[in-house]
Amino acid sequence: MAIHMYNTLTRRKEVFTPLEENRVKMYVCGPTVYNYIHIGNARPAVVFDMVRRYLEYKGYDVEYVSNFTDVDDKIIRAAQDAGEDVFQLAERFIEKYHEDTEALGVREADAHPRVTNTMDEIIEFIEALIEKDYAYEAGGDVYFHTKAFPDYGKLSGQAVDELRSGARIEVGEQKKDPLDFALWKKAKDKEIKWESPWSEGRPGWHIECSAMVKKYLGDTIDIHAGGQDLTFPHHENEVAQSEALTGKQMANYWLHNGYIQIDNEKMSKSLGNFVLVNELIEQHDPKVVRFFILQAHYRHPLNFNQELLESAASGLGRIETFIQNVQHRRKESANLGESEVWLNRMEKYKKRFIDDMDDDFHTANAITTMFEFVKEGNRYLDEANTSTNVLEAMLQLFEEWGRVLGVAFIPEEELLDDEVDTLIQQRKDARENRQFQKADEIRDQLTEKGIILEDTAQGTRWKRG
RNA sequence: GGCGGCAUAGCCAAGUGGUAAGGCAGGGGUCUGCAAAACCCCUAUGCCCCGGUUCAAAUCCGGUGCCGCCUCCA
Repeated sequence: MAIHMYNTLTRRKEVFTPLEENRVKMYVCGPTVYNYIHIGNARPAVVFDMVRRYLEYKGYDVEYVSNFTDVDDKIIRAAQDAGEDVFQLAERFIEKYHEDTEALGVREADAHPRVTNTMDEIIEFIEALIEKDYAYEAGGDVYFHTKAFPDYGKLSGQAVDELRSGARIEVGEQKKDPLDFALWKKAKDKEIKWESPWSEGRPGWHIECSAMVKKYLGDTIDIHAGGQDLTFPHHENEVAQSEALTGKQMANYWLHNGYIQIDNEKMSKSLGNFVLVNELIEQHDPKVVRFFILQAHYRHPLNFNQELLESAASGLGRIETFIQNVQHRRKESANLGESEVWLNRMEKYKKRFIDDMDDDFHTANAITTMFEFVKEGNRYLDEANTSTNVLEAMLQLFEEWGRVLGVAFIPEEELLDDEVDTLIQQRKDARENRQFQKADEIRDQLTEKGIILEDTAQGTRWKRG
């Protein structure tokens, strides 16, 4: 089966066909760096990283670009409040973004452009739009003239008249039409600013992405992604700018992730219910947070609270325990040779996982497939005899699944410390002599060191708790 | 008002025309010196409610409720 993905532009699931056969050009709108990222910012980072990984799994060479908005009103305000330099503040939070997302298993993009190092391209872009009469200057500001772009509204599915009735012209703006939006904003007194043909100022929000996409990926890209709230106006405006300039479709597939809610309420500063990633991963394994995000389909709303996260932790633990038990069994049991039945069964699960993922990156169903496999696999582990080939194929399968989902299910195989090894042997001797009190003392001793023992028919296995 | 989404067990969540996946939590059992892990069984005569279409609806249509966007919020 081919990959099907829901395209906001057509409001349908479509078969994915890239521009070039084995190559995918993908752009994901990144954060405005004026604060630590919260769980809601983490969702697009995680789900589109998963999309990238799956495309690679399917054999595509993915070119992945994600920006940082490092100049805008919110950053300027945050810098003023903190008494900090705008550049320093942005730099600080970009570093934090990398730390937090790396913990969540998000791989670095091939390019992470910033507004501040795309300024020339942005200015050129605006000049070209003015030249083509899609934009006009007014009092040092430059606006995009939406009336000049007949397709305006096509991405968000909004009727232009409806939009216009809700739009407003702020005091101090000199737009010809309420729907027009700023490409360049003249600086107020002491604000940070750049030279331009129109005024000393800074770019509007939307133009950066258009300029970056063009600079790094070209006129038309395969996938453009971001949070669902960006559909309008941000992405609509990007489409208008880019397509007005090039006359070509900006992106063939538009992907938008759903919101995360906290206890069924929107996360907002006024409610004070922000959940910051850096605080969250102090209390929980970051892997759990990623697994939690992937347990829902990326377009669906996702509710968050501690209880739900713990539920996800238990589920992930079930998978990890299974893997550890497979590893133990592989070490302890003799090879019985091939097992056609089991190898075939695994092929079926492998295929099912792919079918799940082909269906609009349905990680919720893919994870269900994994759970069902774990159940069957556990039955296999209960059998008196197992085959090394099957056990190794199981580990291989979870290595693949873990790579696609960005969750490492397979722990590094650690060598037993000599000390632990000795103690386990001593306990074994004690048990064989029915000295259970002594055996329990040894187990308690190991428990204190974080080593959990489990006695099975194939010997004692252990894990770090 | 316009656009879009969602309503399924105690909780989370699949399923989008053919008779309710999976996970968490809970109960019972098996295994074990004890434990842990695991396995087996049980937990929605019903998918917000009411109409309609159909041989057949959780799935389609109408209605209702909630939420998001239409404000430089992922």
